[in-house]
Amino acid sequence: MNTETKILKDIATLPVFSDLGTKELDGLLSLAQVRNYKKGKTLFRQGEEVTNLYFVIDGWVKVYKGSNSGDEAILQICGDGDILMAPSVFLDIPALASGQLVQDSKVLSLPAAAIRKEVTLNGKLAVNIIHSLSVYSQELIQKIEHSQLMTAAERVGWFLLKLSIQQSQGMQAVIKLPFDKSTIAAYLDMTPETFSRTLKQFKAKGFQIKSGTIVKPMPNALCGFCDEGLALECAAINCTMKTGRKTC
Amino acid sequence: MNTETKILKDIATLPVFSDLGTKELDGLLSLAQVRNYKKGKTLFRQGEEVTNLYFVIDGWVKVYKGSNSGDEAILQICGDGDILMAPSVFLDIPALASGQLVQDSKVLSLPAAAIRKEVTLNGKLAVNIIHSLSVYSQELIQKIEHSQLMTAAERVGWFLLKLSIQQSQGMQAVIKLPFDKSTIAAYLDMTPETFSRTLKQFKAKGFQIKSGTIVKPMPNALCGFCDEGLALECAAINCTMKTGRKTC
DNA sequence: GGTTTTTTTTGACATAGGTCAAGTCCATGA
DNA sequence: TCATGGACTTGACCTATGTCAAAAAAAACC
Repeated sequence: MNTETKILKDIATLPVFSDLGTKELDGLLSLAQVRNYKKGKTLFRQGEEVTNLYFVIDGWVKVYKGSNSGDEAILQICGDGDILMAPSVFLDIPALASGQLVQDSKVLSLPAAAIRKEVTLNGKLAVNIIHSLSVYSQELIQKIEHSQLMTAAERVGWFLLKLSIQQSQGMQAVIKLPFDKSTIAAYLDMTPETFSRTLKQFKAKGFQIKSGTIVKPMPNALCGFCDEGLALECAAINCTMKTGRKTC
Repeated sequence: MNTETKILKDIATLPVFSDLGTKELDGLLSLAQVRNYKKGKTLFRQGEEVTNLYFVIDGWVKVYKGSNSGDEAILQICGDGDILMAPSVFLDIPALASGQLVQDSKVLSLPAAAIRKEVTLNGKLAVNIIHSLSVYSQELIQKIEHSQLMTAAERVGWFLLKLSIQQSQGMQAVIKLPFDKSTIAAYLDMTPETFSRTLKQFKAKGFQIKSGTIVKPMPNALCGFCDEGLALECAAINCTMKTGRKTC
């Protein structure tokens, strides 16, 4: 099996494509294009017509909105398996946000018109898309909640916990920051300065921070930052630690 | 035609139900229940099982998440025609947020299980739901953008402009606040004090503010707060005013 | 390997908006 | 009509986080 075929096979396991007929899936994926892009590459720009639905195969893509004054609000940073631009594709409207790689990444593109059409023909695909959009909405809700209810330190702690869960099946102590600190800071709605000072607070609590790597003093050191959204993932890896605030 | 029948007929014109077969629509709506509730009534609570999909027929319902420290983040305030709880219903998970009326309102409930089932059977309904979720995502994105990129005064200006557009087909000068100022403040992610002080700034610019009514000094006084999201609605009412920042 | 460039950290300082505590206004209801 | 309680406003003050500038550390490049 060549690499291209293997990748398409992996893609077929994504939730959006699950339980589709083989024929329909092959039809869709025959229109798909998989490409590698360099960090910094802009995939699409706010206001432009949306020609593709994108899937991150491997890497990280930030989705953000710029303001007239040059600031930007990062809506999400999509990782492996994430879908980009779904709302714009299905409403057939210009891109609501811009998308730019924050790491070298492998990205799949699917023509917007094709997927719009297929959704009207294939009920199972439509249901899968409803699920994806629902999950996406959940993430946006979480982001609103975080930016309104949590302090900078809480947002950083939550983010580190999320990384920690993603990166280890058993809550190991080492966390690797997947992209620039300034990008993380922007994602967490704070300046790089604030992010840096916040990490210093973690250092004071026993965390070791060296360049892009962070080592927790104890495996459960971040459990105090667990929330509703992460609880499921915590449970999935049999993380039974408790915290003052919540069961993690 | 009695009142109940008339309401159901209105409901049938909602985007989510458009272009459904009469039979399917009647089947769904036969399970629907329309009720009037008083301001302050809690429709559903964060963490509880979701038994219904709700539609606001007439009134206002705030959807919010509470924090452990008692603060709350308002995700949206749903008005006429808006759908509540869609992500939780379609993922079949506990409510992500709580819902409470901020004005006496008429609300339609549709059993969650029924709509989940119908979506798998009726492709057109599924596509409509995809649209609704996409629009919902857009609104959440806008909220994130606002809370990160705009000052308190800008958020208030934007909100007043939105009300102004909703309330007049031709940009009249009078704006009526549809619910408590403290609720508006929370929705705009600020304290009642800040909201009050911000309104005072508007007063200084010629706005007349008396209890829950605001009168603009000029019909286009708020156009500087127009953004991408409102531009469409502005255009729809033939608002051709220009601002320093954007065409409204 | 050393030099340049970019990213991150640190310090000093500024400020938007929050907090707390009185007031004042207004709606409701007797 | 007045009394009462809740909603709103105002003032004084506070604090988390932003801003700006410079140093330090990493990363990229020759």
